[in-house]
Amino acid sequence: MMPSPTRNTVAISEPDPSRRNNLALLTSLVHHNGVLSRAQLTKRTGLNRSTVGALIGQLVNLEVVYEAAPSGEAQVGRPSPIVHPRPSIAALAVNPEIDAVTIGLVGLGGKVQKKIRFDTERIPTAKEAVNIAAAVIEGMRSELDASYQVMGVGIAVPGLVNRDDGVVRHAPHLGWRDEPVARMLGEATGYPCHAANDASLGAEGELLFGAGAGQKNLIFLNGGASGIGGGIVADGELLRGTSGYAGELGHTFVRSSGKPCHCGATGCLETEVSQSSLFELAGIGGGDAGDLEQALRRNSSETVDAEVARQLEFLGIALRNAVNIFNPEAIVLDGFLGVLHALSPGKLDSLLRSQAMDGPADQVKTYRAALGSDLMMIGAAELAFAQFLSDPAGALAALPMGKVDYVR
Amino acid sequence: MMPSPTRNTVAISEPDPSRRNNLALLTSLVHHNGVLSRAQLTKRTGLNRSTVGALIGQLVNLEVVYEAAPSGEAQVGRPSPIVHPRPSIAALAVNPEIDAVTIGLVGLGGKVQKKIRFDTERIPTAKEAVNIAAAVIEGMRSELDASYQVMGVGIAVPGLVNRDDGVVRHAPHLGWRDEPVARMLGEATGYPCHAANDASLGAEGELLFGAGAGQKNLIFLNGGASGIGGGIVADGELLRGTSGYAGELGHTFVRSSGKPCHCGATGCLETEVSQSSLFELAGIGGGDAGDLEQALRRNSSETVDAEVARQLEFLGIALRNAVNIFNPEAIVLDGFLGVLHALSPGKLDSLLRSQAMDGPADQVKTYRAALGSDLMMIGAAELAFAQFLSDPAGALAALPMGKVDYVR
DNA sequence: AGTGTTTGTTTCGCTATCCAACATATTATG
DNA sequence: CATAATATGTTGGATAGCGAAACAAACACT
Repeated sequence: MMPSPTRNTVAISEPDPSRRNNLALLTSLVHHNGVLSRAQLTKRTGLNRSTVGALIGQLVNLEVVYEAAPSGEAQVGRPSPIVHPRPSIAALAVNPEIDAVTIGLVGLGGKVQKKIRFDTERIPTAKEAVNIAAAVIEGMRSELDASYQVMGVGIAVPGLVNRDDGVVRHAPHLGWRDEPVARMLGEATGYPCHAANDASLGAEGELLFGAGAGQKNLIFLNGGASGIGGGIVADGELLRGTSGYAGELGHTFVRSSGKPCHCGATGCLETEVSQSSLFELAGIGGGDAGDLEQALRRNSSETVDAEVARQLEFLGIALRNAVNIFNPEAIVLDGFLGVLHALSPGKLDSLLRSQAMDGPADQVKTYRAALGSDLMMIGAAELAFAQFLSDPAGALAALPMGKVDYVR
Repeated sequence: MMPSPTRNTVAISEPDPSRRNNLALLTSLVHHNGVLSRAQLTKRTGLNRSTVGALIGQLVNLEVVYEAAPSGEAQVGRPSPIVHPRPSIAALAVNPEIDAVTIGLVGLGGKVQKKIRFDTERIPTAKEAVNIAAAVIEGMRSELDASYQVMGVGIAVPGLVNRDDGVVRHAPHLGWRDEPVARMLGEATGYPCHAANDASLGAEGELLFGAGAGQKNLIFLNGGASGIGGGIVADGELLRGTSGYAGELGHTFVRSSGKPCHCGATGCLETEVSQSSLFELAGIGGGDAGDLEQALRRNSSETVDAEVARQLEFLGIALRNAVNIFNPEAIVLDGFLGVLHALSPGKLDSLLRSQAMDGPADQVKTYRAALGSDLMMIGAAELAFAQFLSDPAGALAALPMGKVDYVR
């Protein structure tokens, strides 16, 4: 037998890292900005016209994007074709909560194509949540196989999640501990699965597609039935920390001799500021942030105002800390924290101006989250898109024989 | 007149960004790790043997590094030459404080070559500090010109500094407001000058050369006469924020109805934890952290222990917040905070284990700063090295005719 | 209709990398 | 002490990817 003179490793030819980077750059730009002309892309990337042409050509071949006729906008010079992301490149999103598991399908470009909320009678266990998600995904299977290229599944969990291995370290409100949800759902569905903290993903979602679009430094706070979650984007990158647990702003110290928190400390923001008392004052048993806001505006009273003011006071303390530490451009509030902000507009901003330091607080603005109930889907999908966005060609080539129309 | 057919822009030929990146990568590795063999460099960079060979060759030509005989360590195979940073590539460091201005010269590799402390009778104004620094630098001029390639000057200021334009927004303890120190010193010396917050630079220094070496997520806190400064490194990058004001951990809220702070808020860490009461209890009027520690150990008493415990308690609150938010691997304490930590070893760690959340606090360890009085010099120099490290060849070519031994 | 402007397209050359073969310096082995 | 094994520096050639320039196309303006 003749030994092959030179061993042909893995792929036919790995692309240069430079090419990979540029493809990734273009793909991310199109994904996050939605619609850009080729001329705009050359300006944004700083690459040469001809290079962008070649790169876009490759992305068109890979069916990542398509070019459409120039927009009608009157401009001197030859019109530049518009580059659109193909929503058939998609990611699945899963968000377990205490009363439901929501499954979504999000296309490249960040549009939610499909969202299925599965209400549960009881708080789902990790196993139940995975089973529900797997079943719903199985139901969509034929459609997915026929019309989409699914890049993976992202799971947004309200709790501490180790992003590297997808293990839920502790989700107090779900009662989960050390659950390897990413592996579990991966085995159940066959898709690559990743998990992360819900608020961190929310921060990324609002940064890319919502109230924080175009910014670089953002603090996101979500208030829900299961407490207050936080996510922080610094210099365009989500803060992850050593194990991916970063961002727990809900457990900022805001009160001496405050109540004990389930986290083991006392005086946490989450124990002083919660939506249950607001629901009581509003006179409704439950509902979403919109319901709460309406009810509170209807039942306006001194008691309500006082409670809103009290909660904003504590929120202000946590936020001034965060502003001093991060010097952000934007603070984005979701859930009942967004309601608090909306009920007393300007209050938080004036608290920050008076209490935070001059420099760090200069430029900060407070926003209400813009993506509503789509946020978790978009954020979780971003997690699943991550690998694809960092190497589009490679990720598609590694796809389990989706549509391979070339001879090997 | 004949118009030149093709306009020759700037440099003779700009190198490919890829080459620039690789040169920068190698230079940073050698600078931060000090001594590495060529074989180690190929492994660390992932580049090809021959490529690293060519790159090192260029760096040797540029006199950025030199190769020395292989270390005596017995290894199978051909020995690999050791690559050393040339300390003649240097940066100047300036650190104004309330009672002195310190000027230093730091070589590539992070070794402090020279340090001159200029004591002042009064708190220096910005103008005075700049004059002092300029005069001292002028004194070293001939030596600098003869034996060094100075890449610039870094100024470490205890206060809010806009890193982009080098303007000190507010340095409360120095009494400075809106002082463009970088521009001022730049005009006085002719060197490119940059300024940043002292604690941020301290964080970078300890990360690269001190107690946090090799880590990716680190919180640095320095306690001095002018309060408590903080710097945060997340994912290997110093947190800067929108304007470079990030890191103000000294103004973390730690106490309800606490004393008012000069920053405008109440209950800040800096008002509850300060070194003045410790100096009183120690029975000495002043001195550095070492003096304080010795005196406190000599004068040990219940009163001292109680005060140390009280201060650690508040420090613990600020740190648990920070740990919950950042999920760091290391906390590095300098100045009197390092003394507090050393006097009651394990106290902070146990506070963190009990009060911070399980996940984020898992891996965190508390250290005392390792670089002592060199820290500010090293950190500030790093600021001045930054541009050189990101484009060694370009920075040297742009140097004002240092040693140009080729014909143009 | 002509002119100027902007942008896509094509061709070509250059740069930086990787690969493979060879050379070299050391330890291990008999 | 000689030979083998191993790791690494060195050299020459091949390739990929980008930028520059010249050309072509499509628009607005007059």
